[in-house]
Amino acid sequence: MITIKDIAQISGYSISTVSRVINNRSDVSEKAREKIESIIREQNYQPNENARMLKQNISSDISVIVRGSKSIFLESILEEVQIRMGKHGENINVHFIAETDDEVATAVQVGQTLKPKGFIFLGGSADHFREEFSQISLPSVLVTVDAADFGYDNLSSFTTDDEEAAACAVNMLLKQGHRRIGILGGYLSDRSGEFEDNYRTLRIRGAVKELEKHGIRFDFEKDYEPCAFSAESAFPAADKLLRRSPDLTAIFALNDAVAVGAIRAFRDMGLDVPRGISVVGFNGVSYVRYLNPRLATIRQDTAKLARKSVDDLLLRISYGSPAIHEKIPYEYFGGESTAPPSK
Amino acid sequence: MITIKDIAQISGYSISTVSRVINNRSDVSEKAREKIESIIREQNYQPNENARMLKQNISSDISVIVRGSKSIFLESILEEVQIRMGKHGENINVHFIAETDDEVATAVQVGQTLKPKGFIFLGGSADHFREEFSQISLPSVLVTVDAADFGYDNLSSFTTDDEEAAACAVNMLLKQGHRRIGILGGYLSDRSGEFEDNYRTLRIRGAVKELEKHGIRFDFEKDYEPCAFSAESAFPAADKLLRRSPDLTAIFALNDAVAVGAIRAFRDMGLDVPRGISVVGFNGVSYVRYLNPRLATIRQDTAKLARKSVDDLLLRISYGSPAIHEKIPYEYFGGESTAPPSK
DNA sequence: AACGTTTCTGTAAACGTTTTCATCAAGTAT
DNA sequence: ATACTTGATGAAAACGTTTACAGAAACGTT
Repeated sequence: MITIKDIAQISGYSISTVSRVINNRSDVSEKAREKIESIIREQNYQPNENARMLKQNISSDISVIVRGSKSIFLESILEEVQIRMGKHGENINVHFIAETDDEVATAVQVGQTLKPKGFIFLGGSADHFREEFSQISLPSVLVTVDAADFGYDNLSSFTTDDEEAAACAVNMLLKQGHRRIGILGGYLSDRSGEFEDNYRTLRIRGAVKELEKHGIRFDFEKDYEPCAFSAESAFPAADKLLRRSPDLTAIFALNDAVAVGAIRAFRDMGLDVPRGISVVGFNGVSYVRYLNPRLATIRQDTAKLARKSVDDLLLRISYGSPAIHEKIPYEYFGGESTAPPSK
Repeated sequence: MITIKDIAQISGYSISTVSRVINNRSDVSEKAREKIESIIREQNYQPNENARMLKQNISSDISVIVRGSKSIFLESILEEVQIRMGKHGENINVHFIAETDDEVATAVQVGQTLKPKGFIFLGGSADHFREEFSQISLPSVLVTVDAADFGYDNLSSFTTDDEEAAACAVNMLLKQGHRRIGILGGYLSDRSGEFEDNYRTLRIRGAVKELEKHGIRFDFEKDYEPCAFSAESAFPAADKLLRRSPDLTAIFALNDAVAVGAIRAFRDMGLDVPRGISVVGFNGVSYVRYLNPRLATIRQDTAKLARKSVDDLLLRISYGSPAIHEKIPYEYFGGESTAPPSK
């Protein structure tokens, strides 16, 4: 194995000078720099990461903490994050934790062992963050939950305005004349009676508010049915919801997988979509426009979300730029899964 | 920060003895071990990974190299790998590389900088491996490509028998009476005229062989159309294929996303699936049974594939067990997207 | 000519481990 | 008693870097 020592020997300079070249220090003569650089290239020398990290007491990794997972939405953000980090030559390590785990506690622990230079939180919940994030001093990005008013200057956040987007989706249904609209997906927390997860809360809140704005009071008991964010879970839930409230003419599904499961359930009940009932999804995963019927949904730009998050984090790591909070735009994608109510 | 030195001081033992305890060496007295262990716990001491790695000249990471990506199939395997590694307390770093890159070359480079203790290759191609894998001496697993006859004793492989599974899918179509069957997806390599990617080759080969077994000669010029493994890419390709060969009564799509895109394209041409044309997919991603029509497909157990791969790699890293090559079973999932031909 | 700057370079300590080797005590066989 | 083995322990070197500090050389200023 070839080390800094070898480079020093070959070049005739000392180890420190070589180190200075490696780290792009300014106090090296042009002559030395050029010579050493050429030798490094020609010997294909790679500084030993472990030694650097040991000395500097940080790793060069970035830790990504994914909470909940198993949703195409998060997966696709994660993939973008990984790709983009790779492009920057950064290494990331990913930690999946269960829906019920505390991501901040995990981060503290990871920070202790792995000493990453930053964190990206995917699919976190506002609950944990607000209180406990103060334990983390590294540059971090919270993707999916708005942390603008948390008051931490080392925490950026990138989100779509779920509340507004949900309102938009419901508004489209209202415009078509629907008045009996059900909501499907997410779940209520055991403890607080609040919605467990921030962006679920937001979507539901946005939808309910929009309904109220149009003089419709939403009856959670009757017209809401919780389920996990998958087609499998939505399938029975959709069935249950419609049997309880057969007069619903439209369903707002909290994500696309839920919409897919719901549509299947309705068809199995002998109900055509959209003629029998309208369905609108959320998230715009890539295949929705090829489904039958094409699913109406809110499209979020996951690539952009990921890109902004990564770029912001790296910038803040390198230059200590201040944390920012940004909303990524969404758009309503009109499909064929909605139509004016027939009942 | 609390170090091994501190533990030594507190316990009254020397650094070496503490190190021995940490590494579970046998030459430590029970008394010393217990005392030191209790102090480690109570001080919540975590050995510095960087120092260990520096000394031992390896990292504790495992590198996963994903080639091609962007397919739900690989994504779902990757996710399983990540989860399972996490459960074992292992750290992984993931490297995405382009379809056209050489994964072995990447691995060599990664090995030099990151010094992982093992590799997992996802979505690799047989071409590169057979020749160049000898450069890699670390325990490795090749997922998706069968390496049984490559002759490397540090390379395990886990695959589904794509060739057999494809034959099975096509056989189902044949049984229903189809004789004019098209194939959609994958692409031919520029250089060799061979199929670039091993498992694409296998699927196509399996399909073609099955046809020939029934006395049908497959005309690549007319009845095959290449495309990437996404609905977006399959949509125009399916259209093109059917316009060129309008007498096809069934399509074997090389994966489910391709099938989804194809079905959409056929419907847009005014052709009902399955009454106008049958479509069978491959891979069995989770939502296919909720699509309309439910997609007939080959279901592969990605969770099992990932689990076996991870377990095998860890076993081999720890105990130097010999490399193995295993086929994960598949099953045909009959949907509603096929029917006897009407023409 | 003496001094102060600036620019470049080298020496050596330090980072937190693992591991080789030596030491010492205690036990066992002569 | 003596020699040999065994088991437990510690001292110190080593892993490949970074960096504080000191020194040397080159130059400009008085």
